[in-house]
Amino acid sequence: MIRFSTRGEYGLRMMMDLARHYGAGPESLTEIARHEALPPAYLEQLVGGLRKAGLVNSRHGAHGGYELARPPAQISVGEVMRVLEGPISPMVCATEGESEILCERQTFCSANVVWERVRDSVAQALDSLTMADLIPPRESQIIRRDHDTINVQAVASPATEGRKATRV
Amino acid sequence: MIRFSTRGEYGLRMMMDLARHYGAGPESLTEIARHEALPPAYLEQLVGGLRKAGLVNSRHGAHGGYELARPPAQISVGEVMRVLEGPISPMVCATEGESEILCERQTFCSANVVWERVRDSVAQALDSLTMADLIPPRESQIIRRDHDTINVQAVASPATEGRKATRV
DNA sequence: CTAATTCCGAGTGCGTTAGTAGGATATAGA
DNA sequence: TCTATATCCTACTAACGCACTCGGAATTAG
Repeated sequence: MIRFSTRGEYGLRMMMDLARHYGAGPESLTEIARHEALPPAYLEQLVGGLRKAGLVNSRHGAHGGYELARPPAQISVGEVMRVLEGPISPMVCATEGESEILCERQTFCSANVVWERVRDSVAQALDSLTMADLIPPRESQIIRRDHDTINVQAVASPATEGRKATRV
Repeated sequence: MIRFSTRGEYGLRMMMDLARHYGAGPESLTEIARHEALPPAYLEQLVGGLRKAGLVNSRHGAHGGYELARPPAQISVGEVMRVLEGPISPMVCATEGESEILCERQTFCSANVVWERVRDSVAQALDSLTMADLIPPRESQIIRRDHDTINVQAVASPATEGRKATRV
């Protein structure tokens, strides 16, 4: 129940790839698609929306490609997901940003509080993460411990907990 | 994005109707459907699952119908929604109760923490509400204020906030 | 006996999802 | 200038899931 579509998944993974590549010039769709093993033509569709939303910049022609418009720490996951999947809306009558009454029962329908709660907690979950939280910090890729090389994901997870407030 | 289907909506509204009727004997599907303005034949499908899950009891034949198997305060919204819509799973690779690896990227895919966060916060939102929180308390229906009769929904909303801890 | 019910499985139309296909435009490097 | 590599844009489509409906069997109160 209550599942994201592949738009959100693929799109977020694409953004993560761009975040890892941030600062190193534009990255082409072909590269991204190969890194993430995703259909390039489909990603093209998704990246169009991200560009229009001002989350990525593009460069035409040979050696062109895409790059994040802002540093990873200044792009929240919520922002990305809203562009890819639209407003958070566990039920039509509880859509983010919509004030219109769509159902004549809405005013007295107590089920509404359920959808609103879910909506707000999903929003909270997504808005409290930035792209930077999702990618392994640069340093960690060369850090070693006494017994073994640290694997990237082991470092990344705690980082998502101990993050500071976003100031976008 | 991330929307519940009508199964969840209709099913929950049906349960709410049963909760309001709790203690007054079985209620037939025809009645429920009329109260909530929902297609009876579709509700039939949904109530089947709720019965198998032990959330409602049924009585065959004339003057038969359905009733909650437990008092409203002892049925959480999460329990109801999981029966109607399946396990909470914003993404296949982050399904409640599933430990199986479905994607070879799962172990190192940092997008996973996003889906898990969303999953857990949805679960929290649903599990912290009981059916009793969704229906206006009995007393309120006869309470009057100095200027006017209190309407039921006005009483119901604050009640959902000031609830005590569930002990299921 | 009859009317009102639950119970069960199969079937169906429609909208959304997850893509593909094709072509126009822009740019770096030879 | 030419070519290869890109973005950009719109249209198309196959498959799937959702939201139901339908028909009929079994059960029970009056």
